[in-house]
Amino acid sequence: MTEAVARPGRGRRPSAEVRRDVLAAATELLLADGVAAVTFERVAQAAPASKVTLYKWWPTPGALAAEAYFAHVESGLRFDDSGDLTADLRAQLHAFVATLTDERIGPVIAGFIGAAQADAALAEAWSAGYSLERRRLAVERFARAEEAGQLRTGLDLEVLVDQLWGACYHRLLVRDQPLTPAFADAILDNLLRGVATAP
Amino acid sequence: MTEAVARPGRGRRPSAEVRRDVLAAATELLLADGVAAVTFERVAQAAPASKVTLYKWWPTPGALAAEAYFAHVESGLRFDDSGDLTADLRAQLHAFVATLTDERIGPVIAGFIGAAQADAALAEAWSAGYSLERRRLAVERFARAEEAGQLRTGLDLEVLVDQLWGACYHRLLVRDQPLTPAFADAILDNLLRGVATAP
DNA sequence: TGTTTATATGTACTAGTCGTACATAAACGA
DNA sequence: TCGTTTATGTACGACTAGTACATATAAACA
Repeated sequence: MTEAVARPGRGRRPSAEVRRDVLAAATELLLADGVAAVTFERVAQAAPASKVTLYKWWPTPGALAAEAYFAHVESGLRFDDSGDLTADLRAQLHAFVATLTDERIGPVIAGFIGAAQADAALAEAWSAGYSLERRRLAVERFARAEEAGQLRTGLDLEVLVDQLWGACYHRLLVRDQPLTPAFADAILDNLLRGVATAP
Repeated sequence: MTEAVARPGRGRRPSAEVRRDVLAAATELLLADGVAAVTFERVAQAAPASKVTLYKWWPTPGALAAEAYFAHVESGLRFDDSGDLTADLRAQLHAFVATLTDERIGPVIAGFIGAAQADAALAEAWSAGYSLERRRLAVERFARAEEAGQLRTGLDLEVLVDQLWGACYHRLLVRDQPLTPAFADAILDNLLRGVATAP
């Protein structure tokens, strides 16, 4: 795609048009070759756009890649509440594992979190555009479960997110053990019921 | 440090000497400026050693950085068994949180896991030289607890590692929530006792 | 409608890095 | 002692992050 319509060349192009072309080119590079492939050089060449323009709009290639990704996946974010906490969490975690193990999307997400360790602008973009919102939805669901008496009171609900979704991220990022639906079931069962024998 | 003793120049140096100098230079760069600072160019200049030599011994700068790090920290790996599972885990997790939040070491570990997402040789080195061994020690401690009747039977003990240490890594890598000793206590209590109300 | 301003553009740099090729010289092993 | 191994210096080419400068045009304003 990215048909580079022959243009006169020099001078100003409509901002919206440039933005659209740049994000499209970045998305293509991202999905084809991963986060590392999204460089200002390559995006500028593919868009086509001037490298100087990219530097003005995005602080780092990582931040551009993140915005392109968010615009591409376009949310569809849902956390259903059927009243059955276990079933709802199970559905969410299975969908999450399916996403992380998708051979197209999994490496992209791992790449983002990885690159964010050396790119503060990307880390900020990832939190603002991805992780914080997902965390919020989960915590809200936990809060309703707490009100319904399905969770112990006095828990820090944020912590539960790290023990479920965080555990999945761990298997994604450090690949010592497989990330499977069975793993999702196990972490859920462990956390809800506890693993210690009654004292 | 890294006194570059004036040498005749060209020709072969003793392998052990070169290795030592290279690892020392890599360690210095690593601790001073992070994983990203460990490039073959800079290490070769600081060691001093030839870039070609580095390429022969290490597949990527990340793999060199990992070996330098392992040689530097030199283990001291312990997982005490006092018979009290909760106390032992609490001690381990508090020490782990202290390590991850250490302003010198935390960024290094995050940098390694981050860089490993784009460097298969580093990922392999990290598993072989760091994460697998720690995982094994934890699982062994869990197995003894299971034998002692402190854990439910039939658990996948590997999963527990992800719900405890993995949860900490999650807070290290995606900094949406603080990583504190209180967090360590919370994940431990949640997992051992369970968070659901009795059915 | 005409003018100004904001901004995208092409070109051309500097500096750093990866990865490799080639010939040479010193350490190592037999 | 002598041949082999291996580290060395030098020099490439390709890619990337950033930046400087002059120029042309879209967008906004009079």
